[in-house]
Amino acid sequence: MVAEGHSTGYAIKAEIERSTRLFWGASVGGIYPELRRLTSAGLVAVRDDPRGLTRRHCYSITDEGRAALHDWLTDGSEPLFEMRNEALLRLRFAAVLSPEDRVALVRRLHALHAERTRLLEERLQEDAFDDVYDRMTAEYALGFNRWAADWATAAEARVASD
Amino acid sequence: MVAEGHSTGYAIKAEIERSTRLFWGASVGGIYPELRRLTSAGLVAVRDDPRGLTRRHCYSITDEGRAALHDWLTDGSEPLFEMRNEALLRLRFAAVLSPEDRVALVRRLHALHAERTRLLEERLQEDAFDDVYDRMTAEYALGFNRWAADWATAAEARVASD
DNA sequence: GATCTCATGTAATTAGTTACATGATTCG
DNA sequence: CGAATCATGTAACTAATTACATGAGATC
Repeated sequence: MVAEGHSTGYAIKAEIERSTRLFWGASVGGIYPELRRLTSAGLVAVRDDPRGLTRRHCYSITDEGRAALHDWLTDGSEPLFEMRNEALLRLRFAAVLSPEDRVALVRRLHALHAERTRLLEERLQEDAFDDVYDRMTAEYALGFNRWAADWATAAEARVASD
Repeated sequence: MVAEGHSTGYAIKAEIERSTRLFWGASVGGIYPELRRLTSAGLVAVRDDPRGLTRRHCYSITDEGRAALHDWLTDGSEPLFEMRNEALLRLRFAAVLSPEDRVALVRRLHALHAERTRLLEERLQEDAFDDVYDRMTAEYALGFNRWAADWATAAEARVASD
């Protein structure tokens, strides 16, 4: 993100919320220490760039940093994939519930993905998306949430007929 | 899982790998301390049940534990949903890559989901699935991985035509 | 007799969140 | 002048993984 021109910790946090949150989140408490780690590793450079009396660290990528970014993007290692889906975990144990409670469980799963679908549709219509890959990953997120909402609709019918 | 009759830490770990890993994982290092926490909270009970000289703790759920399970399954709180998808995060930054490297990125995303699809198809054909909801969540995982593999196939064509 | 599975645990480490704390600038 | 936004940071905590360590029972 520094390579793209998001030059402050604050800006990076905002960009994560706007762009990658649904498939890779991070919180402020981790970003500032990480920028300092990257600095001491020589992958980014800092410059003090206060706005009036407000201190402000302006980060930019170094040649080494660009090389490291490229290495990460092209290395052959298995990319990490993890999902933590509490609604589905609950469904896994739904056998102990009454039919009504089971349906409620699936409805909540549906509501979650329907809401995210709505938000993403909005964003994809509004935004200009100067970056093709930013748009593409947003479309992935939309596609996934649509699929999951549909799955929940079908599951509701199955769960109700018990 | 204790409520279902998985009575040792070892058995619980095996059941997680078999059943919930793709949407909720856990590792041994966390399971044994958690069982002790649940015991001291009165939600499960332990009994020593050695096999020969091998010590063995046999856990069973208590009435309190059953009540807590029911509360968790029916409470109105927003269920946690988190995804950590490194392949997609890489794609998000694919603008700095050559067309060939971009295609390679999408192919790896495809390979990941295609492999998981294969594994799940196998499991769903073999297994008897005495629990309806265990099967249902496995079908969710299969459906998602199929969808993601298809998405990657479509994305590959888009990325290649640059 | 070797290897695999069953079985339990700890220690060290890593990752990450949440809450707190501060304060200037900008805009209406 | 008040509220929202920009901006940085720390401390405490929670969660979780990985690696290490051990050893018996079962199977081939």
